[in-house]
Amino acid sequence: MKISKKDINLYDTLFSGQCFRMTMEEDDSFTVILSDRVVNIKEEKEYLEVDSNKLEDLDLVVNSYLDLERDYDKINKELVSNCDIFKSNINLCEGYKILKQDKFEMFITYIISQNNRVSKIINSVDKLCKAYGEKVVFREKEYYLFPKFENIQDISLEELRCFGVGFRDKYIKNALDFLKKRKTFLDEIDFMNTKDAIKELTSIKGIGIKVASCILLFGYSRFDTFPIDTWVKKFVSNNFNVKDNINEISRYMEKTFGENSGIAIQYFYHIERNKKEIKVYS
DNA sequence: CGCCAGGGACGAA
DNA sequence: TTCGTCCATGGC
Repeated sequence: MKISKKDINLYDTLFSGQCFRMTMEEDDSFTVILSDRVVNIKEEKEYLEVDSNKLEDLDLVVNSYLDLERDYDKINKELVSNCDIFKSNINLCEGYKILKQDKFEMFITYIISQNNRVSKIINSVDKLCKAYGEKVVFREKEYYLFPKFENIQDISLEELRCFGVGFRDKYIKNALDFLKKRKTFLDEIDFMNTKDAIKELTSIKGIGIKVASCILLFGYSRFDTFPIDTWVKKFVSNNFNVKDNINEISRYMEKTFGENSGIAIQYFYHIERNKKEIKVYS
């Protein structure tokens, strides 16, 4: 199936620490595991060639996942006019999109993500999926979808520990217990403003401001949330006259970028990380 | 306030 | 090869 391309950089987008279920294939295409299917995306000159084990609504699913409908040109122009740093760096960020991923998957995955770096997060998530996710065969290879809530709601601490999540095992357990009591919570967030959503999420033990922001940015496309991690801190303290402190950075982001704070901070992250050689995890 | 609590990848030595 | 560092959160 062909999808019109709209200026996306698949590598930058998929290997930027937003998602953890992607592989780069030998033909330079990318295979990603979404909530209900496995999708292969190959960048051709004029379009994206997409294929999946499940073809139903595939164009809609990929369009939503890759955030292809949004006008990133307009956003980028605003960012350049808001902040000098982008005048010389925005070209590095062209084609970078904020993925729209599954809410429940983000909820659990970003609790795990506290653990360590991307490669380790991938390992833990993979183990969880292999143990509890639905098996899917695509192009003669086996994949495992992210588990449904029903299938992991009673998972034990010991088993979580086996997945290499360290002492976050109890945070995950606690988050699952929270959902047991409020089954519609993740859908309720859709109707909350961002401030309230952060307040609710961070009231759950094991979810702090960073993880809450990631869940909202990558699971709900809330561009007015901005995960501040060590890369971002480094970038901000190197480039702006802002104290190396979460509150100071938050104030600066809101003041400077407003509704675009989330994407601005992802661009910071992207620029800072790309100073080093990029690694491919597969 | 500052430290500690898995643990496995990873960079430096 | 070995060894120190990291990662975000909550508890003390």
